[in-house]
Amino acid sequence: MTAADAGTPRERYRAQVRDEVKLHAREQIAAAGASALSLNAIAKRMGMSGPALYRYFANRDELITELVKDAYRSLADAVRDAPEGAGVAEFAHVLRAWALEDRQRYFLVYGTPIPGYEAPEDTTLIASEIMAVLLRACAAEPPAAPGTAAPDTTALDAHLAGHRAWAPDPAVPAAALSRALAVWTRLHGVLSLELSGHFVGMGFDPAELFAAEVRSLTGR
Amino acid sequence: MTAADAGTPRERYRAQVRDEVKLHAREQIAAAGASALSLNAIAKRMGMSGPALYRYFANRDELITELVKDAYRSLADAVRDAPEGAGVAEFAHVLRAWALEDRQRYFLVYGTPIPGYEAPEDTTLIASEIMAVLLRACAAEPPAAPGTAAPDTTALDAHLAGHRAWAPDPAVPAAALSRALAVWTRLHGVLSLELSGHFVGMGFDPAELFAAEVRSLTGR
DNA sequence: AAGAAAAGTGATAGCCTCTAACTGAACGAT
DNA sequence: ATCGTTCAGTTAGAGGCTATCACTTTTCTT
Repeated sequence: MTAADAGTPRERYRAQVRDEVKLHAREQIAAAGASALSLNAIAKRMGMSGPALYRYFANRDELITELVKDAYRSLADAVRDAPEGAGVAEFAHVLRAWALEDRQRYFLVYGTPIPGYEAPEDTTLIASEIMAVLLRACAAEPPAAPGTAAPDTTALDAHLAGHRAWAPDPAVPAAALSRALAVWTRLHGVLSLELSGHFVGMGFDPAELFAAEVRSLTGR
Repeated sequence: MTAADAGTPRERYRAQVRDEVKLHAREQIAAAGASALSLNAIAKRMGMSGPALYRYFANRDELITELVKDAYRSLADAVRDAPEGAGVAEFAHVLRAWALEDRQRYFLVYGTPIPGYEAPEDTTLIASEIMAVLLRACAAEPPAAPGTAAPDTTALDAHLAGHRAWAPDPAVPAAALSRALAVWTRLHGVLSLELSGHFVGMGFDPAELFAAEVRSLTGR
């Protein structure tokens, strides 16, 4: 489960320690945010001295990057493991469940970026994997419900038709692209504000708002 | 402009220094994010020793809180200064312009929160001021364009009708509430992902996506 | 001009990241 | 079985940070 079973005993031990470090890191991040993560504190909690951890992670940034990658991976797994042929509604449900399970993990992926920090290739690859799942869900579903009219995305569709570096597969129609972007941005909009606590004093149930947004995206 | 003109000379001097500190703080945040803000570095850049700044700000958190409050205030001013009777489209335009002007300022308001940090009363007051402007824009505008059908929000409206602690004015119809929430969350969804750089490798123009979202919100 | 209030200082405690030099244990090859 | 290498872990320490304290200097008030 924790990827600590491969090769020589030394490698296994190494992987085990790395996993334990990440475990404590996740706890620390959940408690006080990513900016409060301290290698020193983790080392002490593991019963070893600070510099020892530098055998396992080159620096603090590498540990955080690792956690970001894990978070991405975890989200990609979650949306990919949805039942075959699942649609936008299922995607939304899985996303929300994943986000609520650990809000700091969500922010690791979609939170405020640090200026100058460039996401490594790996994470952008996983990101496009997530996007691929969403695109598949959008393409497989009726582009709009019969009764209700879909929002007019023809102008956007035209633009996307010529700027689809992120979805080069010509089998995916342009309408699916704009739909995927709408799903992504709208769900993120509601989720992000909910997880940030911006709805706290307002009195309504964020789940209702999310559900309404999903309905509007799936054409009721 | 910088609120450094009131009362005794001492108070003026004090306000001036505080403003200068905040100026450097904003620069530092823009360069490396809020988590990299250092009172020490600011002091040195101002030609004084570290502890001197503690005469002006109780601690680092108070400085950041002040910057957050300023950011909120600035956004509230921006949306309030829109021409009288401005609608959702103007609101969206002002919001995007404000966000692009200084992305870190946007994240100060809508970015990843620090667990345990509670926004002071002031900021929530300003937040509701912003919301009031948005509500006014939503209420003043035709609830939906004639041709296109609006998304079905009746279920959400029913919920909001009973949970509108954030908009107790009965003159504002429930439909305006759900519309305001949609505007807020959807614009934030697009803007936040754009500012975070999540669209970077994708090849399309975020402005087009934003414009499409605004069209969909204003019923074309 | 004398006294009070406030601004600024250096010293210091206690965190942190990260490097460097060193010790000790496990491992592979002879 | 032993030797030499490799790797985990240690302490020491440089340099950064927040924040407090005691102290000096400046400035305002009376």
